[in-house]
Parts: sequence; structure tokens; C-alpha cells
Amino acid sequence: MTTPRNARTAAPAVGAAEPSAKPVERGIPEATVARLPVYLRALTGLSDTGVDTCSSEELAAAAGVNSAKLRKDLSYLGSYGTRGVGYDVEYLRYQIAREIGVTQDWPVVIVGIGNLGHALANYSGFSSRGFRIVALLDADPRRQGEDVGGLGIRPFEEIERLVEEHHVAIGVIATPAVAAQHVCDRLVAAGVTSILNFAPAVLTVPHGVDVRKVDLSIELQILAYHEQRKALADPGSDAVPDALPSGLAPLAADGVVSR
Amino acid sequence: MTTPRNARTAAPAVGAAEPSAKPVERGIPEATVARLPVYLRALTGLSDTGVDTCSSEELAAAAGVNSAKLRKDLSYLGSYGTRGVGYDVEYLRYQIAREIGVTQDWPVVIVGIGNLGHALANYSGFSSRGFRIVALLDADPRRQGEDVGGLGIRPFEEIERLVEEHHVAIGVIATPAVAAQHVCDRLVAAGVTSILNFAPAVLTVPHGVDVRKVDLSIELQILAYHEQRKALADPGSDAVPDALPSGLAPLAADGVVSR
DNA sequence: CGCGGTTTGTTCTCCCGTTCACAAACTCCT
DNA sequence: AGGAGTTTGTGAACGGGAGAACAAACCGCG
Ligand SMILES: NC(=O)c1ccc[n+]([C@@H]2O[C@H](COP(=O)([O-])OP(=O)(O)OC[C@H]3O[C@@H](n4cnc5c(N)ncnc54)[C@H](O)[C@@H]3O)[C@@H](O)[C@H]2O)c1
Ligand SMILES: NC(=O)c1ccc[n+]([C@@H]2O[C@H](COP(=O)([O-])OP(=O)(O)OC[C@H]3O[C@@H](n4cnc5c(N)ncnc54)[C@H](O)[C@@H]3O)[C@@H](O)[C@H]2O)c1
Repeated sequence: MTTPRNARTAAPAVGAAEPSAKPVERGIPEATVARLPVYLRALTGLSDTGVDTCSSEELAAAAGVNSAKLRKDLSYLGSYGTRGVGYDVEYLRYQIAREIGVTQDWPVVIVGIGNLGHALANYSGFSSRGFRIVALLDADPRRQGEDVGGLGIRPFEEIERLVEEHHVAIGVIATPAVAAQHVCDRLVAAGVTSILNFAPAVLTVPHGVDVRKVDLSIELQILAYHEQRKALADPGSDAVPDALPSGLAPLAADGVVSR
Repeated sequence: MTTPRNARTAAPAVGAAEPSAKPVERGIPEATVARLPVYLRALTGLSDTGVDTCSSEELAAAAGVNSAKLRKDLSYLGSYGTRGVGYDVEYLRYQIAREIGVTQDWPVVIVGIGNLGHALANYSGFSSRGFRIVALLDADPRRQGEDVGGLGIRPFEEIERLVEEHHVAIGVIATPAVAAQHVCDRLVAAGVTSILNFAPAVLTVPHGVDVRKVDLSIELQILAYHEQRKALADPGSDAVPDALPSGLAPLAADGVVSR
């Protein structure tokens, strides 16, 4: 099965002509890709509680999304459900895991074993979700050699050797912002093509390298924006210093994104 | 969800009719809100390096976005630039900070002071970005009393008292997933209306409460998906076990989202 | 005072994502 | 076997965001 590109099913109205289970391997929308891990987790939860079949409605509830959206998302992977019945939990779980690429473990390196790096290195949740931390790197000689979660912290200079040795494609940056670009460059030069960046810095990478950033300050600031909105729209709250005593009509704050 | 919506300000195209400095307080798109903190950080960086004026092109480069997008985003706040000149760094910085609501500090509580909670509590970056951690809470009596970043860990039961005492509107959940919903309920009951959730769990909250989640496994899995894509499209890489020796024509992997 | 150069703010178009709604497909019961 | 009930998969409508393009506005200079 070598993914024959875009056959683009072309004739969807042929009815039951082709029941072949061939999943269309091309072109899953980015928004869907971002939700597949959520479905995977929800399915794992259902599986753990002994559920072996679920409807799109149940799974959608467990994942916190709309059921129509869920069905459309799953339809990009193929037709893995049974009408009138629902989805087989184990089967669908495997199909999503395969689509994401976490049926085997991906080796990962973490660079910058400070506060955050320690937490990441100690975190046990990665191994059960398709990732295996194979190396911890830090530039500070005082940290090198220390054991964190069963791995020794290695000198940053060994990065090329370690990446090659373990066939690492994914790197995590948990250094201060000033070092992030340099670390990124070294990672890319060593062969890493996917980077998860925790430093508050904009990374420049060559074509073909993916970067995702996790920025806690930004998340908090987004919350703060909405919080301020709520405080302005609803003077009954005590979140702002000057709260008007007489409550206005509590009209539904329509523009707000809260659920 | 009833949400009548759509009062639809109706006349956004007032043009130059109203030069009054009153910024339009309504309806900033969510995508823009998510980028304002990035601009704020870029402006702070420029300010720190002594730049006092910048064009949309420069700021966009510093923030890692398209300049047209930047200008459109800023236009939602008002007209704070000068044509032919650009933006005054300090002035724009203040305007964005005011719009986000981080001209004063927001008090924040963190629940669950384990690996991750320790890292968050020790992090110094929050205070300079509009947030002040006022309480650390944990249910484990062995952790209570421990000092982390200058704050003592308090028993979880004190949550209502602490939230009220410090007028906390924003809470961070860093507990295991099984405890997340319970902690969330208690936070909401205590008066918190914005939650940043690190636990891999779907939180259910009443209308009017905002939740944002940070899920590192999901981020890694999204990277893994693209990584697998790259490995399939380009057999020259060593990222997959079975790499074909003879390189096929490296046709441009058009669908790939890498930059 | 006008003119060229520069940069913003906005408009327009296109594309992606969300949601509704429904026919097709399956199970179960009679 | 057939019909009733259930649930999937998807076509289609809709809304929002991204990016290109451009007129308006501003500065400096002659
Ligand atoms: N700790 C948090 O909760 C938190 C929250 C938000 C963002 N962040 C960001 O995450 C990053 C790490 O945060 P932290 O609190 O762990 O910082 P930290 O200072 O505790 O740790 C940084 C580590 O990186 C190492 N380092 C520095 N330069 C390096 C280089 N060139 N190569 C390799 N290693 C290098 C240092 O030796 C140190 O061990 C920072 O960019 C921070 O802004 C952290
Ligand atoms: N550590 C990481 O790098 C990392 C990465 C990804 C996700 N996470 C998630 O973040 C969360 C925290 O991770 P961690 O590694 O810090 O876990 P941890 O076990 O080290 O810490 C959890 C803390 O929460 C406390 N706690 C448990 N139940 C509580 C309750 N009901 N009320 C208050 N406190 C309670 C525990 O006493 C403990 O101190 C987990 O959900 C984890 O899945 C962590």
C-alpha cells in the first residue's frame, strides 16, 4: 500500500459500488489533525472503562466536540464505523493511532533541563502516547551527569551524535528564549525535522521543518482578555476595582467565547 | 446554548468621520486576540533593544507573521500608527497591553504542585507579563507547607478562602487528569471564571467560564503526524525503519504543512 | 506649496473550517 | 422477510480568517 495519491474518489454517488476499505491517505485538514489526538485519548478512556462500542454522539461528548464535526473528521480517515451501530472502540483507536503515526514510539530529545525540562523529563505520560525520551541535553556543566527520570543529562555538544544514534526526528526546546534559536539551528543541523518550542521566541527554520510552540504566558493573556471583557460587560463581578453598585440588565454577553 | 448574538454593530466603516481616540471596544476576532500577546512580546523585545519606532513590516518579522495580517489585527484596536512612519513602540505596546488587560497584574492560583506545578510556580516570566501567582494549592498533606518560589503550598480546602481573599479570577490546573474536573468545579464554585488546564482531560464548565487547555502530548502527536507524512513522502530519510535504498523522484510533497 | 516616497488602514477575494440536514446503510424485532 | 428505528457519512450552506492589493495619509525636501 503505497498511497496512490489523490484518486479523489470522483464519483461519490455510485452508491455501494466500491466497498473496498482503502482509506484515502491524502489531505487531512490541519484542524482535523489537531483533533485526532483528542479522539484518541477519549477512545483510550472509553476502552479503559470497558466500553467496546460507541456512537459518534458518545465519543463526541467524551472528546468535547460536536458530533457532526467528529463524524466529518473521521470520514477523512475512511469509513471505520457501522451505520446503525457506531464505532468499535479498539478498531477505531488503532486506526487513528496509525493515522497519527503513534503505533510505534518516536524517539525525542529534550534540550534545556531546567525547571520545565525536569518536569518534562519526569513526566510518564509521554511513553504511553507514542513517545520515548532518549536524551536530555543541557549546556550547563553543573547539570550534566545528573539523573532525571532514569536518563543522565548530557552535554549539549553531543547533540549531533545523540540525534543520529537514536534516529531522532523530534526535539523539544526548554531553554531560555535567548538560546532558543541557536539550539533550534543545532537541532535542525543534526537532523531533527520537528520541534516543540517552550521558549517565548519566534524560531526561524528551513523549509520542511515543523515548529509548534507552547506559550503559557500567551494562554494566560488570552484568558485575561476575555476576563477583562467579562468584567466590563458585567459590573456585578468583583474582578475590577470599580464595580458599579446597581446591576444593569444582565444581557447575554453575546460576543464572548465562553461556553 | 441560547446566545442570541448578532447585535452586529452594523456600521464598522465609519471611515475618517470620527477621529475621536475612542477605541472600538467591540468584537475583536478570536484569531486576532490570540496574536496580540505575540505582538506585545515582539514590541517588548524591540523596546528593550532601544528601538522606538517600527514599521508593520519590521514588527511582523519580529512576531513571525505576515505584515498584512499584523496591520489588520492592529486595525481592530484603533488607528495607532502613523502613515508614512510606522508605529511608536512604547505607545503601541501600551495600547495592546491595555486591550489585553495586562496593564495591571492578574492574581492567579495554581492547583496541583507536582512536577509541572513546581516549574510553573518557580517561573519568573509570568510576573513581567501581567500575572502574579498568589496561591499554590495541593491536596497532598506531605506537600503542604513546602515553600516554592516564595510561596507556601496551601491545603486544597482553603481554595474558596484564598480565591475570595485575593480576588482571583484565573486558575491553573496542574493535577492528574482524574482530579481535574473536581478541581475545576471547586475553582468555579469559588468564583474563578478563567481556567488554564494542563491535565489531559475534557473539562465541563458552566456558561461564562473560559477554559484553555495546554496539552503537550497532543502537540507532540501533531508533530508526529507530519513527521510520518514526511517520512512517507521522502524515502531518503532515516526516520522510518524500512527505508527504500533507491531514492524515488523527490516530488514536491504539496499537501505538507511544513514551512 | 507641491511632489515624490513611504507606510498605514481597509477592501475585496478566496479558502478553510463549522454546522445543518438527510439519504444510505445497518440492526433488530416481528 | 420486511419494516421500524438508529446511526453513519457527506453534500451544501454559511461564517470567519488569510492574504493581496490599493487608496488615503503622512513626512521631508526642494
Ligand atoms: N518554567 C515554566 O513554568 C515556564 C513557563 C513558561 C515558559 N517557560 C519557558 O521555558 C523555558 C525554560 O524555562 P525554565 O523555567 O525551565 O528555565 P530554566 O532557566 O530553569 O532552565 C533553562 C535550562 O536551559 C539550559 N540552557 C541554557 N542555554 C542553553 C543552551 N544554549 N543549550 C542547552 N541548554 C541551555 C540552562 O542550563 C537551564 O538548565 C524558558 O524559555 C521559559 O521562558 C517556562
Ligand atoms: N510533568 C509534565 O511535564 C507534564 C506534561 C504533560 C502533561 N502533564 C499533565 O499535568 C498534570 C500534572 O503533571 P505532574 O507531572 O505535575 O503530576 P504530579 O503527579 O507530579 O503532580 C500532581 C499534583 O497534584 C496533586 N493533586 C492530586 N489530586 C489533587 C486534588 N484533587 N487537588 C489538588 N491537588 C491534587 C498531587 O498531590 C500532586 O502534587 C497531569 O495531569 C499531567 O498529565 C504534565
